[in-house]
Amino acid sequence: MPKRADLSDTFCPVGRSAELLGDRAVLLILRELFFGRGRFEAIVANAGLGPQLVSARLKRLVAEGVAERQAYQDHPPRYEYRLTAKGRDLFDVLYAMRGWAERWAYEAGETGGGPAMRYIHRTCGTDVGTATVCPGCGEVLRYGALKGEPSPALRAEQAAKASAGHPSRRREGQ
Amino acid sequence: MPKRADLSDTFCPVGRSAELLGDRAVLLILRELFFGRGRFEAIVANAGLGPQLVSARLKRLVAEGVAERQAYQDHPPRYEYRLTAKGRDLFDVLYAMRGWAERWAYEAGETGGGPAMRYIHRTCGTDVGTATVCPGCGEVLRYGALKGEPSPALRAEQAAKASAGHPSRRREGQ
DNA sequence: GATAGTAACTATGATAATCATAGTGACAAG
DNA sequence: CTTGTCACTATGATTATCATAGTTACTATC
Repeated sequence: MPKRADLSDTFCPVGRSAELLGDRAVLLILRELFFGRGRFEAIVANAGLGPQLVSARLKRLVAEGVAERQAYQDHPPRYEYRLTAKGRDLFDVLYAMRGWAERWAYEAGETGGGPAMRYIHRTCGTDVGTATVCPGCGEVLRYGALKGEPSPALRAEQAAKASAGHPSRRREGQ
Repeated sequence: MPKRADLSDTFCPVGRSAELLGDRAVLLILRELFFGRGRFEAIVANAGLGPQLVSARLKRLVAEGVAERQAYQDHPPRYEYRLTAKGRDLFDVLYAMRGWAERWAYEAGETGGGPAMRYIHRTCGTDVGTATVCPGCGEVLRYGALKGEPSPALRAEQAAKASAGHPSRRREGQ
């Protein structure tokens, strides 16, 4: 693509965030970070993206102040990525995306009855469904107060992806 | 780009919506549709995208059931696009994006003091800021109950874009 | 009734982002 | 001293995107 018009100086707030969020890879990487998976290889495996793309997008996320790179050991220097406050504040966006998909993007029964990902309000134990306000206690939902529970099907899919990168980086094509 | 892995059959809801929403053009076109601008030329002008891209994305949005194409006159047949219920339900996502941008994406004073786009709760008249629940009456905010008011700067920007496409499709390069 | 305008697109070629695959450097473990 | 792990970078083929121009069909103006 030729250099597309930059939207980071529009006055429209949707335009500004579209510049960052209007990108499949960014969204998937953010998902991984919200899941607590900050290691490079884990992101590559779970997001299903090439390492080069992940590398480029992580740099962008760090440059934007949405994520930060932190060493978790020296001697082999190893880094992981985590969300900053600015990044954590994107939870509403991802949560809204998940809510929409749960309501519209699955065939009946495809998830085995319930949602693909359940969210439980920690403070009162209620399953919040896709609401923005807890149907049990009426509190406004926020990132820290929610516990995500993937359905069996989703859990299996994640496990398959995570292990696919392990066995000494298999070299059989296909 | 080579054919990237399709995510519409993942079990992860964020992955599924990322397949549609992880695209700058889709987000910008949705913004226009939420603004009530459904005419092709208006979308091209205001979103700042080429007609070919807009054409392709509108087809996708229609195919996904998010938008629909409706004739608003015959004899020259003319069509406009509008959101379906499934599309209108994406409001939460766009609203969350705007909220994040209002909080993080502007330099101090860049918008002239207030937010770039104000939202007023129709039922009680309160300026809701970037909240998901009305700070005035406590009601959960939804698309129909909100009235958007662009700031003077944003309004000027939109007017400039809308008129740029008019004068008989100017042909001076630049 | 010829010219100009409006609206919704489609056609074309240059440019650049993305993918799959392989490779690198630094260290640890067997 | 070979194998393994982790966080990346390098390469080349493929394809989406952009800018620009063209098409079709009808209306409005001169």
